[in-house]
Formats: sequence, structure tokens, C-alpha cells
Amino acid sequence: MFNKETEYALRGLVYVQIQQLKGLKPGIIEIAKEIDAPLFYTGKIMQRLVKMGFLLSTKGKGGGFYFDLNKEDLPLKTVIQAIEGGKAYSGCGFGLNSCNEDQPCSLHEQYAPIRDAINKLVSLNSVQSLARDYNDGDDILLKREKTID
Amino acid sequence: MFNKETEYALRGLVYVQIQQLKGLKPGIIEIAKEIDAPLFYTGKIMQRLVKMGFLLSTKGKGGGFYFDLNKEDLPLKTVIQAIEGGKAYSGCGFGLNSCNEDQPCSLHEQYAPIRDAINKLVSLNSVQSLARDYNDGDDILLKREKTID
DNA sequence: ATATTAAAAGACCAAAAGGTCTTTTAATAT
DNA sequence: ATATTAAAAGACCTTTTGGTCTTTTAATAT
Repeated sequence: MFNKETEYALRGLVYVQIQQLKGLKPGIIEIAKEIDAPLFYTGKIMQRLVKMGFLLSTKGKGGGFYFDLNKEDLPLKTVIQAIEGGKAYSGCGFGLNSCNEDQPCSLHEQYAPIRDAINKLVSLNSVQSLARDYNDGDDILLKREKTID
Repeated sequence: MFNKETEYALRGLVYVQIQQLKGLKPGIIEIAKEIDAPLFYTGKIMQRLVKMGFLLSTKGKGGGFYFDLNKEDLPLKTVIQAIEGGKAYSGCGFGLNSCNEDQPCSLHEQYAPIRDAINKLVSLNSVQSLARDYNDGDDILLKREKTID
């Protein structure tokens, strides 16, 4: 569904938010471990996210990543578009330039509702809402200790 | 939606089928031009499709690509899976190994119906059905002369 | 002040995707 | 037979994606 960078970015952001709700400020080592992503790559991605203004960080002892609480919720779509470029989930399912609403290709009409559903999914879900869902214990967004049953 | 190779492959196959319905047997040069894809790359892809058994070809004068009429319709999904690998449209939307029906992640439940719709789309549409749609004049699957209006 | 900690910056590397081009093989028409 | 045509084979190249590692900068605690 997403490329690796986007995937790690979203998981990282949600993890930071979850920790922030507990009053914590995780660092790269912890984040990478918890979201099950490569350490240095995760570091690079988190830094990019800071540069893009999606979250904040401090260096040195007690440092780490955290969100500006004054900001509004961050929809997944905003992050995805910042990383993958604006054209994500907008084009023709068949990749035709010449295909549009007026002159749809065979698949266009069938794909349109799917594309719309994806757009809705990433627009309605935010880093914060996923973090909340997680704390409610409803899901396993992030790596979690394997339970022995 | 698809990667380039898959995209060119599907367009190429549909183009061959459209021409075959007219009693023709197109070659690489014609196919590449008509589906608006790079010449040599298209050649390579068509050859791969022949090797995979999706269509036939003959060399030399009058040669080109064509389908075995005895075979049944070829669903898009079959082609996609042969090119992109079996895991296409099956995993968790968030790319988590630990996510499954029993322990779904936040997005899993929302993504599941979308993934199912995509699966249905590529299962129900075939190279032949798209070629038929095209001949009915319903769509512009392939590159077509720009109409001056 | 300085030692420690942790992010920032950036060089570097590997694999995959996308694409180009030349040579070889096989079919057909003359 | 042989000239022509067109696919097959495969070497090679470029860009993008994914990933690693070292050095630098900034914050904090002693």
C-alpha cells in the first residue's frame, strides 16, 4: 500500500504520539526498535519529518522526538503526500495520461470508487486518532510482545 | 496502482487482443507506439509474457504477437501476480507482519474492504473483456488520436 | 569547563525498477 | 540459397528506493 519510507514514517509518528500521551519523549533507538524498522534509516526518516515540520526534536540528554501540542491533528494523507508526492491516489488506475472523467478508460469507472475510498481512509485517519485507538487497546499498530496463548 | 512493467504488460496484452479481433498480429514497434511505452522495454516485456505462456509469437516476416484462441480469458490478476509476485493486494495496509484478521491493526479493518474491492476488480476484468469494451467504443484504454473539438 | 548524550548532516552503499542497445535466431518471400 | 524481416537473448546502463555508517552539532548534567 505504501512504500517503506512512508510506512516507517507513519509508524514512527504514531509511536511518538503514543509515548507523548504517557508523558515520554522517545529517541531514535527506541523508536526504531519498537516499530521494527532499520535503526539508521529510521533516524534519517525522523529527521526528515522534523525538517518538514511534522514534529519537533531536541538534542542531548533527555532529548528525543515530540509533537507541538498546539498543532491540530495530522492526517495520514498529509504525511503521505509530503513523502510520496502530491500525485498519490489521484491518477488513472491504468496510468494513462489521456484518461479522465470525460474520457474514462475501461477501468477508470471501476477504480474511481476504490481510489475515493483510499483517499477517505488516509484523510479521516490521523496520527493522533491512531494513537488514541492504540491506547484503547483496540489494535496492534506497532510491534508488541508476542502473547503466549 | 501498478508498477510500470505491469502497466505496459496489461496495455500491451489488451492491444494485441484488440488487433487480433480484427484479424491482425501486431509487432513490437507497433505495440510500443500504440500503448505509448518505450520501444525496447516493451519488447522485453512482451517476450517475458510469451515465456510465461500468456501469449504466442512468431518471428520473421508477418510475425508478431497473438493469443491462443483455445485458451480461456486471462484475468488481469493472473498477469499482475506473475509480474509483481503473489503477495500483491494481500498484506496489511500498514505493512505489519504481526497484523492479521485475529489481531487487526487500526487501519486493517478499514483497509480490508478496499483491498477486497481491488481484488475483485482485477479478478473480474480480463484482457479479453477490456478489449471487448474498447471495441464497443466505451473507453480509451489505449493511446488514441487526439480529437479536435 | 567538560563529559555525556542524542539528534543533524551527509557521505556512502546495495538492490530493484526502469530503460537502452546489440547480437542472435528463426520465419518467410524471392 | 539468400535476403529480409521480426522476435529472442542478453549485455549494459540510469534512476529510484532502501539502507548503513561516520562525523558534527547542540543540549544537559556533573
